[in-house]
Amino acid sequence: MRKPTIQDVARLAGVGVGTVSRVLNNHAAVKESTREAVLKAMAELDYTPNPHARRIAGGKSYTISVLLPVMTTEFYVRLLNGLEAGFQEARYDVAIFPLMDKSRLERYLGSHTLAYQADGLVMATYNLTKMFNERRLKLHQPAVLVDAYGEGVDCAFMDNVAGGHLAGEYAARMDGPIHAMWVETELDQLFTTRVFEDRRRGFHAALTEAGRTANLEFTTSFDSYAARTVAAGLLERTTFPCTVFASADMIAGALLDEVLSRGLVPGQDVKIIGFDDQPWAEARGLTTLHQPVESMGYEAAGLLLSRVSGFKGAPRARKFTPTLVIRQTA
Amino acid sequence: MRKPTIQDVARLAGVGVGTVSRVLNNHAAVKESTREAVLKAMAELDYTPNPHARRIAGGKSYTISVLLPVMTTEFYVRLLNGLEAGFQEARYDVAIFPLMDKSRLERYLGSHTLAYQADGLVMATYNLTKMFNERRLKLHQPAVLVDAYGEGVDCAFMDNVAGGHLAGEYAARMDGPIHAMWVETELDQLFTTRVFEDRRRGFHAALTEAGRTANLEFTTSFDSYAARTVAAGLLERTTFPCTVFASADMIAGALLDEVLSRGLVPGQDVKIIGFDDQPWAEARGLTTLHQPVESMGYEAAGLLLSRVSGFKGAPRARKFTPTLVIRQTA
DNA sequence: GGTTTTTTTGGAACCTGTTCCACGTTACCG
DNA sequence: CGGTAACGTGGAACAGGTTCCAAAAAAACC
Repeated sequence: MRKPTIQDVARLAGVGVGTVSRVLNNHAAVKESTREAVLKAMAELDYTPNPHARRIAGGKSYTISVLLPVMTTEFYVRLLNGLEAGFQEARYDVAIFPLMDKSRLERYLGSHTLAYQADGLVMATYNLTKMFNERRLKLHQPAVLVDAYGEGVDCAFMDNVAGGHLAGEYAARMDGPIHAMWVETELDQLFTTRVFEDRRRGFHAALTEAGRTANLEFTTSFDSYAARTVAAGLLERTTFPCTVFASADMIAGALLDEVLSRGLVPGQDVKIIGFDDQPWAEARGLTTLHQPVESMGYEAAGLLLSRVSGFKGAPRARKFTPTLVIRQTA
Repeated sequence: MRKPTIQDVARLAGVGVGTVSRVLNNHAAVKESTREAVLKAMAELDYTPNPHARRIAGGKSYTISVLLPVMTTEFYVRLLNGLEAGFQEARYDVAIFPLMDKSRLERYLGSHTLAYQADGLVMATYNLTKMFNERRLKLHQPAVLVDAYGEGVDCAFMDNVAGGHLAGEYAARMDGPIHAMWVETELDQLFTTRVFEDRRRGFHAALTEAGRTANLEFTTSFDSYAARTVAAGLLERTTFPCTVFASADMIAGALLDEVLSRGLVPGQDVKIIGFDDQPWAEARGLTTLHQPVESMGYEAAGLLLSRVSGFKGAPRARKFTPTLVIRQTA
């Protein structure tokens, strides 16, 4: 049995194919009663439109490429969910292109066949527009940066400075020394991200404004095992009570483990502030900064879609601010 | 100026559209002279076929979904290169679906709209066929496993047991104690991979066959920082000369760093055998096991393509064996 | 050279949506 | 109640390939 087509739907609903198409695309004016009849026919036939036919008839690919750094983080899952939600609403497909290293990027830039023929381009975390400029490759489709900032291009990003600042303000009100654990991003030199640098800047600024300074500061790689070792070192050297800003929840989690294993009381002996609000943060009572990641992705999708449909205005930058979620650890 | 179409090519080459299509698809009999004329016309017009038109006319999506665990490893870059090479030859597009965690998998399984409508499915590293069975979801397209083994489905995988065995054989011939550094894979419980377990099995088997046993065995997380700490512990406890099988090059690299920083001589005081043959392994003189990853990907693509075009035979399993590359460290 | 067979080729029909024009309806006006 | 504007709708034309059949060209055979 063949997949039902728009013709079948039209016949069953007793309307023309044009009308069915209009219903599919929420186009202009379709009388409510016919609209319903069409939808009913669709449901009855279990009709789903053929995306390829649409692409050829419309002369567009209705596809957006997403250049995504490969990292197994909650952050990217949420980001992708936000992006996909936005694009799906507009009936756009998302083609994910994982950027695993420089060679993958070269491949992307070189291939004129792949995702390259999308109607728009999302670049996550890394601002690769300079790459395009350097190689004198014109981006022949609109682009948007998400989780990154760049001049002359639409972008939606998290205000990590503000997030760090919130952490600093809160920490400054606590008794005892204030410490921090930072993350060393040992990424490819091509790929540099200022996320942690920004969090640090905001944090320090807030402390300074409050007339305080950070006591101990440690740096760890982005790995729970390594973080735990570093956390142990910190706990050896501090006095209690103390407050620690762990600049990512993963780090905060490792610190929390270490605190508990030493019989110390989190939120009392050691106050911990994380960053990210991972799904497990609530269960563990971690005070942390929640980032509206899905909203950021969704907004980025909106920005790009407006360009795709012809918007010509000046580049827009949308800033998203984390919020401090206070739980038991601080 | 419009993109050239197959019509334009046909006109310029002085042939019919059917002939151009036949040339595009390497179809049956086209006289060599006309073939060349058509190719020349294509080059002249800088013609590239519209993939969407093809999909709709052919009634197939000419797309393969690749379910890929998200890890920033050379291994996956190479695997993807192999897969893409195979599929591109057959003019199939590759849609990558990153499996970042369980929720992403759920999303994939749930969405009947996404990559789900591909002509075939590649599952890398994880055998998810059971997931499909459990949920009584029929896979309505052919599937192939790559870097994993499963009953009743085509697969292409690396023989990690054989690789470990090669390392063991070689180590057994060395003087002094034999040590090993294993990797703890702290993955989601859903995602279990037997790679390191297999390497260990093969290694132990070879030692036993040679009448030897492993002396010290350490486990580390998959992180260079952590590995370096563990390596230091190992070097504290061993006598020299010794031989260490580091079951991944990243671990071997950390060990090598530690060996050098202690003024020991690699390949003399400490013999090191890695696994993976990362791009930097040659420059650092690391003896290691080279895996034909690209070939594995390419072969997987071939297996799947044969199914897509109707092959009905019994499931095929293709095993790829690593080779020992002897350099200066052992 | 004529006939049969095989190879090669042209092109109409088709795949499934979108778009747009022209026509039919309805609503509102004086 | 006729006229006009606004609304809603049908359907032909079209997008750019593939496929298949009939016909042309070439090769093989007697």
